[in-house]
Amino acid sequence: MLDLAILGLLEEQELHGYEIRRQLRDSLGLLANVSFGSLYPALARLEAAGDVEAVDGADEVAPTAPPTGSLSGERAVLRARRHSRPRGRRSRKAYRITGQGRRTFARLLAGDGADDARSFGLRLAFARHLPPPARLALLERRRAQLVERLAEVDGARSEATLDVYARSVVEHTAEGVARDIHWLERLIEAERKPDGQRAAGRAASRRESGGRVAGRPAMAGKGNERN
Amino acid sequence: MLDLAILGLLEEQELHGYEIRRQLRDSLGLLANVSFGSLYPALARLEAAGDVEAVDGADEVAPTAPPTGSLSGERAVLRARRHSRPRGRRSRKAYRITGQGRRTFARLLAGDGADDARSFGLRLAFARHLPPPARLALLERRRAQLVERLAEVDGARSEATLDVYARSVVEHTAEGVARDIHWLERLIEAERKPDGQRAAGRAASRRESGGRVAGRPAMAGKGNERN
DNA sequence: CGTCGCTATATCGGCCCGATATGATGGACC
DNA sequence: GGTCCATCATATCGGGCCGATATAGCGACG
Repeated sequence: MLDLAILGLLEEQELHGYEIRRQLRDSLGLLANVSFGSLYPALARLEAAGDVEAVDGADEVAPTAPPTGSLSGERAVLRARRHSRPRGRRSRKAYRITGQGRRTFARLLAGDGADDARSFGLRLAFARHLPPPARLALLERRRAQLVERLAEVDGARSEATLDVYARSVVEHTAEGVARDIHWLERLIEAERKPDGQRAAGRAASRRESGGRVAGRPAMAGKGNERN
Repeated sequence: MLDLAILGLLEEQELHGYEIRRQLRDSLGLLANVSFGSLYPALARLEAAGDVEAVDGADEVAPTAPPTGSLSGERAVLRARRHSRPRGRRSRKAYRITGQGRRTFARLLAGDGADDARSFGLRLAFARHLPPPARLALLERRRAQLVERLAEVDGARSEATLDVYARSVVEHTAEGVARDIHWLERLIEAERKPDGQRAAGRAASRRESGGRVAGRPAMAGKGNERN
């Protein structure tokens, strides 16, 4: 699971461990808050397997530092002259993905394996690396799994005798799954109609203020699935 | 995390491992789908710690494992038990919670520790074993955690450049957290108004008659171990 | 008569996490 | 100017959970 995230980030640039964690936390947010206790072993694992290789580049550009060109820049230059290591706190180990690593990434991304919420979220977050049919398959596979699990629970839910608290937890969880299914179905529908912007589209998706999520008026509360 | 679930179920009746898993899956549903690979080690752990004890027999007061000292003797006992229970199955090992186990359960339930979604759901599902102030504290603690995490993410979300898929995942996850917060606030409100007030402190659990677990029915006074 | 399916317990390897240690650097405080 | 703290950065360790697998008893199906 971590392997997928790491390789996905390294697909675009070489990074060191600390920065991988930062990007995962900042951009993927709540989905992937990875701990160092799993990150560094995962990197060592991937390196041993030949999916990534360490590059001793202390000179790669810091990805989140926009060139403001002001005092900090000059100070950085001075520090570089003195210590011959720009922005380097401690010795960093940057990693680069290998050819084999790219194949591993593709395999993990399309993997048929069981996906929990985390794994699926990660796969979908990297879905731009998938060919469109595989994207659709990923979405529909996940939807089928959720539908099945929800059906199982709905069967048992009617006969169980639970107190207020347990019932609230169960209901809330089930509603969450139903909401996930709804979300997946919207994604599937959007995926089926070719919209013009896709493939490389990082420039196309920038200005998308028409917002599907932020200010949605009312969510068609048709299904009152409380039994 | 599993310890809480196991002790919570054993608070009401003695059960064997397979049945614990069944009840967890059927009643708690999507929240707690526990695997055997963690359940049986957890039971062994709890037994070694003295929080539960094994009762052999599962429906009668069969003397617990007479230490004859010879393996053949114990095998004979097993064979005899098999003959007395001709209905299918394999030899089962039922567990009963101990007094120390009840204290452990109370400690885990009110535990200040960090709670992820699973742990919190489990705690809330057993919230009837908590005194009302602790219930409220549990809800508000969780709510505060979610609010904080959502705020962190909302800050980083505005500046990140993500493609359509990653953005959709992040938005959906954030909405899920917002929905959880909403749910918690409804629960907090419901908890604050005393309304019917059917269960101030003691009569919260109604169990059907015939429970042999109630060996000592005279639970006079407040059995609430304060944390 | 084999084998499938269900109940039931148990172990193993692997992954992930939280806690902790270590080390280097720079800014804040006084 | 020295001390303390925060941040960046890598790494290890113990422990918990999971999926896969092994074992075992028994009823039912064909």
